[in-house]
Amino acid sequence: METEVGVEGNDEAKHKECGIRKSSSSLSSPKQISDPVVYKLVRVEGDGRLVPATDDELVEVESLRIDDRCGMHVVADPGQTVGCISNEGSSSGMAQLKRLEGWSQPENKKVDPDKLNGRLEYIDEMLQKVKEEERLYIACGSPDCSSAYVIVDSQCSDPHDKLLHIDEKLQCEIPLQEPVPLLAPSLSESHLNQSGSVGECSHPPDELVAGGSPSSVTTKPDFSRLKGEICLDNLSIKELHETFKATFGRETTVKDKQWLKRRISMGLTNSCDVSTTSFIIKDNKFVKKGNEEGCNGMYGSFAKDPPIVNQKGLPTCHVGQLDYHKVPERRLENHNLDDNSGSDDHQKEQRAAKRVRKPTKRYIEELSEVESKESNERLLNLAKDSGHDGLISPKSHVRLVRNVSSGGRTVITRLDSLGGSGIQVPCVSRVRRSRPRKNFMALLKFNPSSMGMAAALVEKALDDHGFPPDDGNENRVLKASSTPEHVHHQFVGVPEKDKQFSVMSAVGLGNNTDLKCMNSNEDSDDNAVTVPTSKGGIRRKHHRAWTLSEVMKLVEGVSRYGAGRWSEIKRLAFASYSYRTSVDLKDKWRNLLKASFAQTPPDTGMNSRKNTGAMPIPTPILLKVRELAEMQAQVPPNLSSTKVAGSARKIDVLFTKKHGIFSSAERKIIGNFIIRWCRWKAAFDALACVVSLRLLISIQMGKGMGRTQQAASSHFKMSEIYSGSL
DNA sequence: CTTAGGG
DNA sequence: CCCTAAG
Repeated sequence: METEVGVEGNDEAKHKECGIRKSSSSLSSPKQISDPVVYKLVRVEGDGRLVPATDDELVEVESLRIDDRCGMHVVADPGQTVGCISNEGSSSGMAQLKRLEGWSQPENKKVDPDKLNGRLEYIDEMLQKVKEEERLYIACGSPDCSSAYVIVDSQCSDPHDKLLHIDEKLQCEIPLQEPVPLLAPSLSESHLNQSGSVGECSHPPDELVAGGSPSSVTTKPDFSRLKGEICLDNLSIKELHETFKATFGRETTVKDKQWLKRRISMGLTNSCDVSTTSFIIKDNKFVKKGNEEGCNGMYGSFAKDPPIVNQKGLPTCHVGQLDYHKVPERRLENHNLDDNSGSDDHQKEQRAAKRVRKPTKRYIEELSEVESKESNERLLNLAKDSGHDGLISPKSHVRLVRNVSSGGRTVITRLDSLGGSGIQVPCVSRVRRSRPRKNFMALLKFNPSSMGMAAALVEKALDDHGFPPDDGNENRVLKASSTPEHVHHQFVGVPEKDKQFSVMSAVGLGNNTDLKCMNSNEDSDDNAVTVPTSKGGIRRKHHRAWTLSEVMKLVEGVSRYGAGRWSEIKRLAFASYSYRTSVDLKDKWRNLLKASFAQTPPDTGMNSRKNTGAMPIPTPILLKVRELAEMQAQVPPNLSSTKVAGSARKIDVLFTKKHGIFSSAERKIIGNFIIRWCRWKAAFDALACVVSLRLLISIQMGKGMGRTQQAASSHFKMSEIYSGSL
């Protein structure tokens, strides 16, 4: 039989419609080969007309059937793998065409090399165009056009215009003309059929043959063997695997024949639910096997499956036009249930096939981050309108499904149409990430506009009367407020941005280090600056600059109660600073220690640098800190060591040849001295030890003391020596 | 809970 | 400032 790919076709009328000049097949080589594929080379005239590209209009190719065994797969899933088609098709297509050159030359001896080269160039160009077209199709999201039209387009001067033109044609053509070889799935089916070597299937409609896709060009579509039926039933597991791969572009390990058939069917019908394990393509329509009703038959068969509902609205025969996104979630869910009998692998495959994946934690968080504001507002609305059936703005595309409080976190799951799957995407509402806000009223102080009038008044009264601003402050305010809920709502309603803003201004104001001012600002723990943590998370930093008076209080507290008694100092000296925890005091003291010991050279480096940011700590205070620290023997170990090391280094420098202050002769003397001194010191230490031990022994033995012993006893309390406390 | 210490 | 181990 003869299969022509390209513009040659049996259905002349159709090709005329497509604006393709029909060329006579009589120009085929007289030498009829068993299975020739005839290429007709055309070029595009300025007016878009197609004319023979070369004098020798066609090239015959024999036995391109190799490709059957080469495993050229045509991928059916239009949205996903058209690019794949073009790649495979084109590259190996070129290979084919080049082989074709070598092959055809002996056949067409008259062809001169130049012409042949030119032709090949043209083919190359054509293939490029095909690629381009396919990209276009992908971009346009119109996978419902057949490759046949693609290749036709590729021969047009302006691909895009032509594309549209043909698309239009296609649309009006479909209802008029039953045999439309335009369904991408059908084409791929053909390939599937051939690669699956299902020769048993019935005869292909001629119209199908007319279609030439880039892949057809290269894979030698053996349409003759396509009988117009897709008989997945007849395929072996291996073949089904092949088919699966061709359909979805990936491998599968599933051994379940039923499942494979179902998956393939679904893939070929654009992920529609196909419960049939066998269907046929009859007159280029999907028809359930044994059903001659055409499209209706197919849809009818689908309709037998309870979950399927929306097929009837689709343009008949336009299987490829099924819109993923319009597919009701219900159906997909149901499908899931249907196939639950399968293995884990099945589920995996299913999920992948639907291209739906459970969102990652990070995705959820980021999504929530973006929508948190929105969600909070919506939540508020929900709460407010809870009596009115929770009216949600119709604009809202997210449907809150439930709202669970788990571990202090508000977890909202929303129904998101993620790939139309109806998967519930948890939406973490980040109400508060760090420790619970101790006093949200403080916030209101910085945001008078959002503070209830009553609260404001109470606040002012409290301030004016000099109430000690202690921990109970906010409670009083709340109690005094006649409408606490109202206040609360207003607080929650403050958008995060505003909060931040007010906080910022508050920080600016609070920089004035007056203690009274601090007191009035106290309890605002919302000097919140988010800082990235090493783990990539974000935490809120409750930073509050230490004021001088606080530092002084701390120093005083340490001197009075001792370092380490932080809770005591907190309780007694910082009773009015609710925002300073004992840990804060401890941390601050640690910093003070560091500063005090680091400040050996005053007025340099450290100090000036400190001026830029926080308030510089006056030297007297630092001296006091140092004094206290030395008194309490708390020299920061790391600091002391580094300090000693630094000093040693400085001293070393004095002895160096280059920067030192000694001549080489002096250095020699010094060196000798140091060596001797060290020896001497060691000797002295040993002697002292001996003397001490001697003394101890004589005392212990109650013997009379010599002169050394007497001298020693005048310096030491014998009881102490004896008791070992020295 | 408090303290100490690392980060 | 945050976190956590240890008492």
